Amino acid sequence: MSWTDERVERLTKMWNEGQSASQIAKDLGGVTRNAVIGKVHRLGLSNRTTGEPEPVAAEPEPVAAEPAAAEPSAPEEPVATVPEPVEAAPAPRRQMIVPAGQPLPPQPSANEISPEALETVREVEKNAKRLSLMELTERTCKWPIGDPAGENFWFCGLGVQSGKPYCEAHVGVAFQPMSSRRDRRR
DNA sequence: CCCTGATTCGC
DNA sequence: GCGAATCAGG
Repeated sequence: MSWTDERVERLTKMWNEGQSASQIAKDLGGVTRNAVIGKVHRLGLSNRTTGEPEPVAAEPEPVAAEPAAAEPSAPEEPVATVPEPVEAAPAPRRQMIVPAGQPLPPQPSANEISPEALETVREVEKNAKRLSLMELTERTCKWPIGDPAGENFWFCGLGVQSGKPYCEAHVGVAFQPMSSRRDRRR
């Protein structure tokens, strides 16, 4: 694959939209995220949303002559007066921890969960990996354990069941199809 | 472990 | 110019 105008265009657009290099790579196909990043750099759009001039303070590379002689010049040489305005809000990089509609589960409470499931869950929670929010990925169980308002709060973090947001045990209690539901024939 | 972008350097 | 390998960080 080569960087045709179309592909470069797509790359530029997606990059400016904040897409990650790997996402762009997947979208374009035929390239790896490294290729994308490399191209991004070569194009000079490593960062910035709207072409930020950002004067690269061309350091005139002072001719460090240093003639050792008494230089009668003013002692205060404001050369380092960088027009640094104010560190405005940086890049609005958005990283979705929890991709899409992967609703956090309702804590097992007054739900109709099979006793066995609750049992295994207890077991699982004992050796949960206690991951923090940042450590969650698409492959870690996102089942919350503890009180979100307290300090004793973490996520299960065990390996998930392909695709699902939770580990096997938690999937069991999260997605209770409608088996144990009492027959509508009440 | 999974991911992110940044850099380097042989091709 | 290209991108794999590597680095640095979360």
